[in-house]
Amino acid sequence: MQERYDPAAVESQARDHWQSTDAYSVREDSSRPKYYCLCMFPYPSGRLHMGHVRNYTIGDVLSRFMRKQGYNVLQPMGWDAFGLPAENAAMANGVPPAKWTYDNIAYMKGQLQSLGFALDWKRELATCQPEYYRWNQWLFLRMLEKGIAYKKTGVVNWDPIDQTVLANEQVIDGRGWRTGAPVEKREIPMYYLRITDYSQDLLDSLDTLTDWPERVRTMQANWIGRSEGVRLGFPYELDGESHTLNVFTTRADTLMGVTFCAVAAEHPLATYAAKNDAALAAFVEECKKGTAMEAELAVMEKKGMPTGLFVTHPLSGEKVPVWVGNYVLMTYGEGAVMGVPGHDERDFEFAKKYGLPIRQVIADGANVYSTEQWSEWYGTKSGICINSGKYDGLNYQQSIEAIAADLSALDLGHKQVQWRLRDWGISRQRYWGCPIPLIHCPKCGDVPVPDKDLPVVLPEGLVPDGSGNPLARLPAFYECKCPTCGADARRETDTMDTFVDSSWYFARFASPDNAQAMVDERADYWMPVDQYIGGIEHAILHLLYSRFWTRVMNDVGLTKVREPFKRLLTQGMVLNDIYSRKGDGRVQYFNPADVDVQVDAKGTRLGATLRSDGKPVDWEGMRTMSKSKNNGVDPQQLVAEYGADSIRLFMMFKAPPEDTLEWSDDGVEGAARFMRKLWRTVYEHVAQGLPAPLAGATLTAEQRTMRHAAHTMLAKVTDDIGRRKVFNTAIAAVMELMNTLAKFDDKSPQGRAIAHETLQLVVQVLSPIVPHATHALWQALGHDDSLMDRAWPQPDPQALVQDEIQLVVQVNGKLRSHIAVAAAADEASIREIALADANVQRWMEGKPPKKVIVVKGKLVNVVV
RNA sequence: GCCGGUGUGGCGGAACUGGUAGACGCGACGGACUCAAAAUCCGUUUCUGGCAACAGAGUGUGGGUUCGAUUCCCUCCACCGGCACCA
Repeated sequence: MQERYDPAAVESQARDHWQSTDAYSVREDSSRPKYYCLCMFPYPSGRLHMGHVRNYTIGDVLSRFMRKQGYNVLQPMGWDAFGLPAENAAMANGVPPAKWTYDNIAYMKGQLQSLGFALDWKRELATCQPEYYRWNQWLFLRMLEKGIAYKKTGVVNWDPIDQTVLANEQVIDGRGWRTGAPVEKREIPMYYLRITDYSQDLLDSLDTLTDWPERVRTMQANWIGRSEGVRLGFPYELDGESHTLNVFTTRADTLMGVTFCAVAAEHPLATYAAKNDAALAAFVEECKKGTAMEAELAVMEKKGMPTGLFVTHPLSGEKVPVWVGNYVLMTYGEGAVMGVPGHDERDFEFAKKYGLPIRQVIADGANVYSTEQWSEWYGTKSGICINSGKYDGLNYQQSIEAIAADLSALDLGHKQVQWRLRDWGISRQRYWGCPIPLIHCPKCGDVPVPDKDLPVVLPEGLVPDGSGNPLARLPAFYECKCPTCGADARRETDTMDTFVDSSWYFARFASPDNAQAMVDERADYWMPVDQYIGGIEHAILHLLYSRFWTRVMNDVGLTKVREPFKRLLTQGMVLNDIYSRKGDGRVQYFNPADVDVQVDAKGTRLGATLRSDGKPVDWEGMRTMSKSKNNGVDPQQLVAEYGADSIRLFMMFKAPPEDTLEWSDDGVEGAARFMRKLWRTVYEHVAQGLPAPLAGATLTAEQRTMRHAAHTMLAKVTDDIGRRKVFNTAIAAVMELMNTLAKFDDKSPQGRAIAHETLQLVVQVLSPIVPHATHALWQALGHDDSLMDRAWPQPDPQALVQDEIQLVVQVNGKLRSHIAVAAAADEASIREIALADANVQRWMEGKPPKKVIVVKGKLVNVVV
């Protein structure tokens, strides 16, 4: 064994060993329980960022841990390879997206390997490969056959100068990112998937996902957004014909408080009214031009204009004015709402602004407020109806029932379930994506590409220029014959949303080499994913789409599972400091590695200076690492400097996996320091020769304490990693034990045997986290088997036994004393010892105890 | 705006099921070794008062439940994630 810890040598040696023994390859094996551990696959952006390193370290630790628990562990890796950044890079450098993507994949694969992740590379896939995306196309055709896929118009961001569709990301303050032109909304035909057919199933099944974080389930439930209410109609006459304006409401109890109705700019009634009203037409146009983003819509100033049209209140017969409101969404419900300013905040704001009447129709118990006291009764939900004619006195539930019944009798309404979830639009007017397999024939209409002609291969050499989709300008791609009639036809040039690619890759990892089928029976062995790990930012879209896609695959008989991910861990983001300096009207950002921080005598941050010029820079707090803020850290540089193990140890120790992790160079240095200390401790131990195993002789109190500490650590680490999935406390327990061992200065044969046992336990429990160094240390401790495949150790029950325990004694809830009692002591004797304690007596001041609470193994509280 | 989350020493965090607040690490301070530096080792480190023993306060704010609250309930504040074409 080398005296000095040399991570580079140790790590390449361990990697060579695993590679030569093919340690990462995995096959189906019905004799062992399977464990499928999957990390969200990366977008090949160029280099791994620290978020990836954190994600994959968590997955690797769990994979290696479960392998040592006897599971047949699958941990694959692939590339989410289609997407916008490749097109942006192409525009910037003139390199085709395909080349850029494949080059990035090659580099990043090397990075992943240098970090020592136990990945089965034989299953590697990239979503931009025709062998992969042909199955997107194949299943899309099945969805068309089943009516799950369909065509309708949808709204997109349109850049009028570049004549191109923009992603939300490309819209900055309402303007195109390249042209600066105000972005418009435009309606174009698109393909949609009927995820809404699965609303109830997707919602109900959330209850079965008991190993998902509660917050993710709540977010998904809110996103699906089931609400029970009443759909009702306001009748009106237009050009001598009878119509109804339909709205949905969850507050039918407030129906008698309606003082207006508001419709979306896209609503037919708005279109009709705008025909003869230039001002209204201008307003409708303005609304239509505005953002398509919900977040921006929600904070916009509420604006409206009257249409001059009136509808009839279905129950009171009153005339109700119809307004156009910029806050009404055409995509939710009916594109129209009833306005009850007395009991809805948004309606109230609107009514105040435009002088519409406000009417109270719900009262809070006995309190009846005047209109002037609106703030006191406004928004009341638990109350009874007032000013509502025959419904007066009814509560929330009763009034809704009564009103729904009356509307039903008039054929003007009924109770209905409304969903917030919308169908999934998958058409993208972009080049670097999976082609949608359709052909547009002037005679036959939209004709699916026959299965035998799949895949529709994306030509790889094109370089997009930012104006429109290059596929639409490539006759070799879009010119084709109609598969039905043979006439000249045009191939669809839209590609699929990249969320399609990532909605089923987890199933493909089970049978990545199958050219005949999307998945095969190997998926039945591996699916579902037992542990899925990825960023919380994917809590809704990716996870919901994957759940939907898995259901469709199940419905067409491809797989047996309906839920793809059994257990979910959402890891937090990796943050780093941001330093900037303002000058010449420009903000300049400096990498934290180039900045010196000044602190006071206590270590409080005083300021920071740039190392190169010594002048001050401003600290802007911590954010995720990004190019624009120049606060990135290159994993490769760190691996070269400290070795992969120290980086892995730092990431797992710094914060619990679900929390954000604040990057710190000092923290990495600390992890490296621990690795050196561990190495040195083992070196100094084995340098004196390997001790004989622990014999059955009686141990001293110190020796018993040492063994107790070692086996308590083992039990804690096993629980922390296995059950709680937290690693920082597991590592802390190991560090604590190492501190205890450093003070355990016992060179007797027994003492050395206990030190040996302790070090073996430390090396074994650390092996999932720092696999390279522990691989070498295990050999140094006298073993010739591969630590990676060695079963996880079990604590010795004998070592865990204690004769005497320390209890805390409180008087009136305040800590006043400590007592030592026999581990087996009963409540009465504990009470007696506690009351006899001098400190306790002093604080009782001679008063008799009113109550004595004894919590076994923890504390005694004396109440006087 | 809506939905979800977070808030504990100088800093990251620990306290898992209502039971010793601050484990473990970083930083800082003091010391040892060294010609010196690095590395390493030892000690101190929530705040206030006190030489000390010790006492008091303390987990974003304000309130509540309890023998006992970082933990449960309500209020408010600040920050972070998502909002359907970034992935």
